[in-house]
Amino acid sequence: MSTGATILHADLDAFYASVEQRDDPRLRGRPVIVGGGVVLAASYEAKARGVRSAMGGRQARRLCPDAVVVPPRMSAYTSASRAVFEIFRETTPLVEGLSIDEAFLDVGGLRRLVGPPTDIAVRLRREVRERVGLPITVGVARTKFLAKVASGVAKPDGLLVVSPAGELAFLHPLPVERLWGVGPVTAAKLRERRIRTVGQVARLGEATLVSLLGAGAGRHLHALAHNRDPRPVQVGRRRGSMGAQHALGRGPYSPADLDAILAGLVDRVTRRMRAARRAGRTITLRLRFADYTRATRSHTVAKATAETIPVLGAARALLRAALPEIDRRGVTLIGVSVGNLDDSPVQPPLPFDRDPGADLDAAVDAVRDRFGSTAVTRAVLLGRDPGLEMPRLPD
DNA sequence: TCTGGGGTCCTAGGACCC
DNA sequence: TCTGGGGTCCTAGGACCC
Repeated sequence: MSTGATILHADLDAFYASVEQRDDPRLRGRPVIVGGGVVLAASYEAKARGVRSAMGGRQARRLCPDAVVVPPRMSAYTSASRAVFEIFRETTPLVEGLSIDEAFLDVGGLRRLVGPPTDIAVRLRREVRERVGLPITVGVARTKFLAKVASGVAKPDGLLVVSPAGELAFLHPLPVERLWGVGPVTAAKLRERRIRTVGQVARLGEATLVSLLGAGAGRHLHALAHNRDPRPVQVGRRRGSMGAQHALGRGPYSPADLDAILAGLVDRVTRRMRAARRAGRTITLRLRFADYTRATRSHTVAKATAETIPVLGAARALLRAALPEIDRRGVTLIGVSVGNLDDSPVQPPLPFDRDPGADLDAAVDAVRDRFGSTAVTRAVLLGRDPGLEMPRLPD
């Protein structure tokens, strides 16, 4: 039995930064940081100097003063991602996308037709390099989990095959932080017990792990440490929620400011929902306070919708209820998401001109025409454009 | 190190139903 | 006077991922 299901985890390296280096030869070989206020992506030259994604821009520049900082070009990343996923789907129909830059591919059934997984992985990396011009790392293993760990170890621009016979020998010496699903909190709990490697986790016993981490996380981690991961590659998974959020600078913000920001966020989310032909029932207001603690408030409506006005109505009621707390604690982020998205594969299109949110859409377009796409966010969100009629907070 | 924007999954209590 | 068991949905919080 040499052909178990065999899984590739393909992961583009420093994706946004690599696209920038591809498109501007002057950036090649140099440390590149994408994003300004916060690092969205860092090239490996920048990572070598300690720059990490999600790091504050000031700190990143201190660590790496000669880095080239470029603003993100989302449309370039989206089209690069499409091109790479096309190569994935040419390789096998069994593709499960995880994010804009990574996916699982089940190539277990291709052995007799195309060749062994290692050959497929080599060819895939070459295709992506030649046709899209980007470096990609591939991990190959019998399970999703192991393939993902393998690509993490092999980065950047690498290929690592974990043979079925060598799985535990590969897994057990690794530090626990390498495990998919072990973050800072779990790692700290384990470190308290002097547990640093996957092998040490495997010797713990499920009951101990459950008492340490809770039932779900404990059982999950126990299974992974023993290399049990039966999850199949799933094609055509759909998002369960869509959201938008906006970090706020120093306040104070009046209720009307917050309401205008909320309206802008709702508009953004519902536009994307309509474009994707999705509708949802649960509206969630996301808040971050001045002390960086977070809270959510949600409300579920009876009928799924992607229209601006009903979603805004629900979001606004949640905001109104939260105003006293915002007043006490200060607010540094507002977000809106719509969950419980319809699972029906065909969502009837919502004609734009019959959309009750059309007036708001038109207002946003008008401001965009006048201010350009970067200014539009602040102008619309803050309702500072005198010609724009922003909805008012009821009561 | 003063921390963006987009998501996923899990837990737990309470309401409600049979 | 004491007091079932199972299931689903909703809300809120938290850990984690890229």
